[in-house]
Amino acid sequence: MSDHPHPVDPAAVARARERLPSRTTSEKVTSVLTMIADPTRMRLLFALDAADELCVGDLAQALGVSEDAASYGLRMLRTAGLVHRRRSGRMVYYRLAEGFPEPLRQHCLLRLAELG
Amino acid sequence: MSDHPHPVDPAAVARARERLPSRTTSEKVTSVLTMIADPTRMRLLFALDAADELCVGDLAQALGVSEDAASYGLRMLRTAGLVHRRRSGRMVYYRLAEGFPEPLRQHCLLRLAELG
DNA sequence: CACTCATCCGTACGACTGTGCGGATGATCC
DNA sequence: GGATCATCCGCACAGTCGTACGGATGAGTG
Repeated sequence: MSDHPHPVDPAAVARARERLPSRTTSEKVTSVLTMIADPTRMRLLFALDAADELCVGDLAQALGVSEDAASYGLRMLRTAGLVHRRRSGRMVYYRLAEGFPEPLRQHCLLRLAELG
Repeated sequence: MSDHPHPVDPAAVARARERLPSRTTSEKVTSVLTMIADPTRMRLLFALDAADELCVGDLAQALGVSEDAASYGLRMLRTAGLVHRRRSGRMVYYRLAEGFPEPLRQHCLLRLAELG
């Protein structure tokens, strides 16, 4: 592959660089997006948004996946700080975290459902 | 792992099921989101949004990645129908596709940059 | 037509991801 | 305290993804 030593259109390159997020910034953003960009996790978030609070078994049943899959997805979302869990006896109830990024919920979850 | 034979909260499960996108629907949505949920591709889209049109070498230089990485990312985005390429002589210029989903651009690209 | 150059393709490889299985944990009930 | 139940964890496995490398393609130039 060529080395492309000199920019073909330096002005456009400069314009792109101005509004370009840094690599670390985009990594932070994409790490959050990656959490949503998975069918199981996305549907977990939809279910929690609709039902407020659900235990793992009910979530698995609502989604039609194994409890392992639901538990794994919830663990990811919890590690990412997107959902919050509450123990009550031997049950564990999940809900969207209070700090759940509003733009993420409104702009990604709700808007993108229209694309389907 | 337990079988969780009966729903603990049937009403909540029903509520979740109502607004729950199907597995195939969410797979369609997440396949688009996956395209954005990668640092290189996300920054490619930002650069194209800012500069309108750029060739591969200039894009690689603006992002500080190899031309292979840029070319690969652009191929993915092109396959997904998110960018469009135009040949002019031996150069290939890329730009956002005309059919680029507006909600995706406004709500994901622009809004999520605020999260960084 | 030979030459150059920007871009692309096929392959191979390492890294990561999601799932299922078996066993552990922690909490309730009697 | 022992039984039971919902949930979690460690492990191993297949599948996917992103990058680097070498070579191919196609368009301009003389």
